[in-house]
Amino acid sequence: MANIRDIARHANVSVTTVSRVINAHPYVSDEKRERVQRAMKELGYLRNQQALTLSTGRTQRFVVVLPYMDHPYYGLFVNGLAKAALTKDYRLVMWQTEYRLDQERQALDLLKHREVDGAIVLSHTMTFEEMTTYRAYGPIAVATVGAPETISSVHVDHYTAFQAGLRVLAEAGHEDIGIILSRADSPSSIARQRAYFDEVASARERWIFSGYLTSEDGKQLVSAFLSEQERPRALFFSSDYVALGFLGEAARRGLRVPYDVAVLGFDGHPIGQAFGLSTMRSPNEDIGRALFDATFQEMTGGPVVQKSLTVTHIPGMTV
Amino acid sequence: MANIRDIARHANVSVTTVSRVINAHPYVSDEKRERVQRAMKELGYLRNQQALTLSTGRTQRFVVVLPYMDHPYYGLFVNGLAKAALTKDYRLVMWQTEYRLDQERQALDLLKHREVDGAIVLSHTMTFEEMTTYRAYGPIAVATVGAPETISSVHVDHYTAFQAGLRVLAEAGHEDIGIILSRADSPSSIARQRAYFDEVASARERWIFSGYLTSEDGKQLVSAFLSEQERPRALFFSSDYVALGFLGEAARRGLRVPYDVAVLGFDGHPIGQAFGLSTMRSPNEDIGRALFDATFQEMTGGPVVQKSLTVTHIPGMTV
DNA sequence: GTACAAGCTGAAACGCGTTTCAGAGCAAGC
DNA sequence: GCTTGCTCTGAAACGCGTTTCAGCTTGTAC
Repeated sequence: MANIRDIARHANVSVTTVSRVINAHPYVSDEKRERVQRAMKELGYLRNQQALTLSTGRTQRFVVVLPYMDHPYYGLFVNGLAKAALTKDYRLVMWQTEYRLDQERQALDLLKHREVDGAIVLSHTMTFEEMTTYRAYGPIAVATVGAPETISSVHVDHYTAFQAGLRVLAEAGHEDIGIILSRADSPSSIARQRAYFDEVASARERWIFSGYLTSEDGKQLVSAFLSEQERPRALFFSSDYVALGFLGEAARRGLRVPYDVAVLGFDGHPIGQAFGLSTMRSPNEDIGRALFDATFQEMTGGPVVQKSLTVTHIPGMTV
Repeated sequence: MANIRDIARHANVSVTTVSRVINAHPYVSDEKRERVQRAMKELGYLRNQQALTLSTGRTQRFVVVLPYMDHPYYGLFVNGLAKAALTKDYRLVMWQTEYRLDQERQALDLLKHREVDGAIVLSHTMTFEEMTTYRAYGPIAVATVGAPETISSVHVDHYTAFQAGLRVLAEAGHEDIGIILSRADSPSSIARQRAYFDEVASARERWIFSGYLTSEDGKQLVSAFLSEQERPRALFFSSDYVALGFLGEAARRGLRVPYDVAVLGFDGHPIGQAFGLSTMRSPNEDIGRALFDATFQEMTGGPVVQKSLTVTHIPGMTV
């Protein structure tokens, strides 16, 4: 627990000199540098990160705000973030919100209290208007569309992405298409619904299945689907996990994919491949990486960045 | 950016009094308390967490060390950790190691530099001997077996757990059993191999498939399996994800489960259910919660805890 | 011989909240 | 009347690394 002053005393130099040695400042004579280094070794000096943080005002930490840490949908984002953070010697404080507004606020309060240098928000229920009030306390980057110009954003445009997916289904000859959403009122779900009505002639409210978030939900969907009078011939999911849950249960119930119903996933999680799931791959790892970089750069005076990435179709056997 | 001294000046009291108001200390007259509160409101005071941290010596943070943040196997652990952390107003700093020793060391160095109050290690390649050298800097809790008595541990005993799984297969009439491991030399894999040789009469080296970590690996395994001359009639996996990857590909290649080969998973991830996967459920969320509690309690002077939890069989259609 | 730059050094201030300690005022107990 | 104890208050020290600024020495340029 020796501190910098102990070292200074032991080496018979000033604390400034010790600090200079630690930070490899050139203006230290070889002799004193050596004395300091010896003292540090002898006393087992370890720099106190808390003091450093208070002194410099930089925490080397970002908070990552996301609804569920164990939802595989966020896995690739987080992976990209983690990799980027490592290269810049940054730490990630994970904050699980479960879509609760108070939790989102608590997470962004870390910014206010200087507990983190910036915030990366993967999904949120908070309005951008409210989010903007936190902007004065540090950079914020989101993975969603519609951010105001003060907030960095790297995302896929879910309207275009969904449009692309619907066209894949159309090209495969499907006209009667249903869509599966997570929360109906999230910005991305709203964009998806718009794309659905714009793109699909036979689109109808009854074929929008919303509230499906997990693979378990996907399993349940089979019953909901089978109980429909008029069924769509193809389903476009907004998560591979939900799609897989559906596939598994469908097989058990004798529903043949893609003959009875085609299935198109969304996100491109590796496990989809094992089951031959057709999907629209979203470059989530790239997004994670770019979100980190945006936040980092903005912190060092860089501009707000807003980037929109595109999805690509990964063919499988379910369409 | 007003600080406590600005408030004191504004309210015409000492900084001590301001601090007392902030911390709800009783010995403050109503009049001064009000003056201070008014000053805080007027100047928009926000407590600086960094200063608090330096002053109290407590960071309110634990580092969570795990190989891959996006590997679903760790999802439930992390979920349990996050929930417990929330109740104690603690933050989790996630550290992804990719099983690299230098990364594990860097993570535990946070402890040395007082950047976190404790460490929770979900998986590690570091020896317990080395880990013990970090113990002086704060509490450590691991999710693995074999920890020395200075290190808290909440885990499933993989020997017993694997034994239980092998008996499930035996009871279903399987004699020729193969096992699938992640890294062959990890402590849990070693325990699993021991259980395998102890429990299965026809056990053989060739039927130990190791190096299978992801669903993609599980998919690959089908080829490896099919190219065996003498094939086992049942496979016991050590991860549901790998098992699912196998199931998906097996179906595509016309390998019928469980007629041609039975499949038993391990961990109990929800998505397994959708595919009717038989599995041994590991109480990972409970473990996460308990690991947090152990670390927290130890920090406040509590004892080291070592707990072993058991797995339960979840029947499915693949055995 | 003078000026200016570069190398080296350390005292003091800074970031900011908490805690200790000393002291004043006042009421209750004997 | 005196002791004891509680309420209230603030100065100063503490946690600890960085940065600014002033000052000294030595070297180089003209």
